[in-house]
Amino acid sequence: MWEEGFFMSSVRVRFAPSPTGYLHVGGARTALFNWLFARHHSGVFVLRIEDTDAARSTEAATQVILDALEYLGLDWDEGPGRGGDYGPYYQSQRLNLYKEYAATLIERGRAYECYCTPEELDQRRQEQMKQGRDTRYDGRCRHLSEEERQALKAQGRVPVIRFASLEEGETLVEDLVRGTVTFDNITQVDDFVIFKSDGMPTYNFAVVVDDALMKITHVIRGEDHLSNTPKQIQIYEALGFEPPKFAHIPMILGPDKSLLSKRHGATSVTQFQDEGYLASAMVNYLSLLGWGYDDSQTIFSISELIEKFSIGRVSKNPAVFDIQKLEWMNGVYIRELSLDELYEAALPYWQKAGFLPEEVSAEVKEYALKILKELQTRLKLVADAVDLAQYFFVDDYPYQEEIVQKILTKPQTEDIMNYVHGVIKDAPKLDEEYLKPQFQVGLEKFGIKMGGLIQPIRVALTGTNVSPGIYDVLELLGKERVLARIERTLVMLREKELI
RNA sequence: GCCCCCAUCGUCUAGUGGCCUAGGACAUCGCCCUCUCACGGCGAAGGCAGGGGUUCAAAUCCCCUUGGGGGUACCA
Repeated sequence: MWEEGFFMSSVRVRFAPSPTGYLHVGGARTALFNWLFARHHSGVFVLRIEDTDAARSTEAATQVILDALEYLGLDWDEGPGRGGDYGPYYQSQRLNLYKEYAATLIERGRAYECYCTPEELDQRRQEQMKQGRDTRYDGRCRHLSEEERQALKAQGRVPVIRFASLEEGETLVEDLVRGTVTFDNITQVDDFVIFKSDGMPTYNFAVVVDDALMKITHVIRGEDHLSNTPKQIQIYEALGFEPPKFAHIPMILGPDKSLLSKRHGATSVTQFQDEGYLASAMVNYLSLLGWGYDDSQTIFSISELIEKFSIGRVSKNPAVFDIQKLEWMNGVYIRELSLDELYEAALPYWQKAGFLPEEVSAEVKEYALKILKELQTRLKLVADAVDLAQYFFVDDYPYQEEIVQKILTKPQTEDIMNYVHGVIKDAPKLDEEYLKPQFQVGLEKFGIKMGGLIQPIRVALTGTNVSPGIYDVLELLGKERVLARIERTLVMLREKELI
């Protein structure tokens, strides 16, 4: 019915965030869908900043959003820092345009000044609600005479400008994901405000002027905008613009099915970035929120996403944000990284933790790479590399109390430690090939299984009972540190009178 | 209050009238691998919200109910 192929190469979409200081994952998902749609159709992806709320909008707040988009790899073709033929791309710099089109509307009798105060409006609204009617502006300022206007103005009232909406019929929204949605003009589209008394345009008006002037062909946005769409369509028509195609994508919910918000935990892209989520995983996960390809694939590369994405496959129902699945997916992408890539990702975390210096020598990097090789299958977040690798970098690693109690308090502990200490001391090299047979000799001597020997050693060397394979740990640590750690552990155990 | 949207395993989804005794993924549970934890492999449990129609045949189409979400601003 709606063949996307028809719009090949002429597609223009946009993402229009307001600079709130952070990019919500819902916004990121909207940006992603727009971006994928543009790239799929070899179209143009426009970034427009909706900063009409001067109080909230700062340059820094805008930069955070640009940074988040760059982290995700969602590059824009027109917009801040990139220019384009349809600028400016900041709404705050387009005020004259909005005024111009509002004036046009007034000339055509499709907009008028309204002197009702917010208090009066609110009171009437309450009354309507009480009576079980639709809440809408009653149109009382629509046909004011010049004298009446002057009289109202004389009272000190500052007018807003309202749109003179259609007073009959229906407005149809042809939505690419929902089909035709019908709104009754009389009850659903009232004479809404297009210019506030502070001289700024409202969202519903500015968005139409901008999208029309920027030649946007497809408006892909959250479902929360569906109800406002008939208002916007009426403005398009009153201004003589052809409305774009609309696609309202489902909302993103928290585990309790309410709109995903800060109280559900991390919702800002920057936060996920800081916690060590890979952009590839974020993008892949976000792509699956409200979109699916077939009955089996969940892992998609960026190029596959671009190739396979289509609005027709966007689902209609809201999606719950599942952090566990995101974590799993991040692990998948971490495992796909080359060791060098993983190193680049982990380096800042290790530097911040004080494990590595600003300048890393080739030798130390070699060591770090070996550690990463062992850690790779164990990481969910890159940030996990700090906790999981601590004992590889510091010698005064902490001992986990309960683990020590559980594993190092057996009667043979001291003998086992001494035995291993001896083996290590005499070992020509610390690899499995040499050590395993030596350990096996000990097993017979103590009448235990391999785990009975390895676990105490693991706790002694790492302070925990979780680590990569023991021979890898031994080899990485090297003879000197291994011996010192066994001695250190023995001292600790004696001090605490555990042996 | 009024209007709009939505409804398949706990979660994301495949399914567009017969291919469905409903498929996959995450999570959960069990087994295998094994020196711990991961990774990996195998397997299990788990769903068409309810009720009416239409049809030879419905998860798929229609209606109602229920549930969830959104909108209803001089926010965006």
